Amino acid sequence: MGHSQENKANSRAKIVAAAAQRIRESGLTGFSIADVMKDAELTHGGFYGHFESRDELVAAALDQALRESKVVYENNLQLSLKQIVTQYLSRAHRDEPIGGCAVVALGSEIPRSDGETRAVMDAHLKQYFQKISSALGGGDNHELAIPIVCMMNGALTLSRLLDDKAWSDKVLKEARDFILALAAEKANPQGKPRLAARN
Amino acid sequence: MGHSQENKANSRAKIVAAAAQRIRESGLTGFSIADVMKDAELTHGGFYGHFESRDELVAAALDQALRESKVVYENNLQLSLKQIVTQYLSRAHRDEPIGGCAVVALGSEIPRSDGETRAVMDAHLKQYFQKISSALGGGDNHELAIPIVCMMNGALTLSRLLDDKAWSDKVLKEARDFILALAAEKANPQGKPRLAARN
DNA sequence: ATTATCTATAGATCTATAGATAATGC
DNA sequence: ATTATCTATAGATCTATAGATAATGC
Repeated sequence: MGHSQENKANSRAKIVAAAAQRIRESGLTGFSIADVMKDAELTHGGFYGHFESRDELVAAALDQALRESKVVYENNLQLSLKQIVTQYLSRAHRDEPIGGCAVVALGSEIPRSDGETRAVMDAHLKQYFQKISSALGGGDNHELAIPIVCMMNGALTLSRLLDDKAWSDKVLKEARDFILALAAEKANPQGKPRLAARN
Repeated sequence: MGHSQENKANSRAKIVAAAAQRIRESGLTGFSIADVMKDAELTHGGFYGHFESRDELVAAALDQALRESKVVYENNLQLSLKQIVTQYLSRAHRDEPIGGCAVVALGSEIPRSDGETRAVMDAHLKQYFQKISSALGGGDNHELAIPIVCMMNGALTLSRLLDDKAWSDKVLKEARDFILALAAEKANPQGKPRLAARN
């Protein structure tokens, strides 16, 4: 008890990091402030020295979680579309939501959250579209980036909704194969076979 | 007060119908039993004459919500893929989650819910894949149905996550255009232009 | 003296239950 | 007599606050 200002910044970072995990594990409402403070090794009451309200923490935690995903891809700047898709649509990612994509972990809850939280998501999402666009060597109209990002989001979401592992694995595989075939067709427009010839 | 057995079945149906709306509006945890009973024009305490627990209601409500979507498509059995996609990826659907697709409204929450609720989702999802497969005239391997269902789910989810309406509209449009171009290519394999030639 | 954190708790909410009430159906 | 529903509440939980405590920094 009794602590320096430097410690305070550190404490705040620990609280946000703990919450960034909790929201992906338990959703926006599935944990209490006491839970997060315990994770951060602080006491419940200390929370309000760092945040004005629970909502303010949730917005900060979402921002943190979305930044974490971005760092993964930026630290490996040379990552090809193939590598991104293979990691994103893997069983490991499906089975480990805590360190994974917050857009999928919270996609259906965020629209019901407060304005600050929604604004954080909005800003990050636009950046993701830009990133995939440039990974595709595309320009600014995102005609291909948007459908691919949608398919990646939907495939991971649906794979987590299917208790039946055989089906869940199949969803990941078919979405991966489709996106990679699409990229191959773009690279070599004269080649065969055509995407739409799939069953 | 004091009521017939016929009324009881009716009351249960009203409770489930109210909950089927509430879960899509407020999520699995964003309402109380008292809220639902008020919607159903009954009192809070009467709830436990119909269900053993809140979780049991949630499972029944999800089943009801998923059945409702199914009825929409089955009542219009002649609905083409184009019609399905156009309705599903519309601004009207994006802006009205209450009567809309429960998979999108609850996609990120269900994996954290109890076993019975997850089983209800699993069973319905498999049926959806089958349905889209046959609408595509495909067989049983779902190579095309799965990517399309994923893209539809992701596009509606992301359109609801984008506060910026211009971007949100764009996501709906690009996903629609992509799926329809894919269907057109499948119908006429020799035609131009190729999907992958998009930017 | 200031301040970061701690202990303790008020006030609001929510699930589930207990016992009362009034219409149904033998 | 049975039963569907109602009223009232116990017990658990959660957010936010009030006041105490102990290390920091002038």
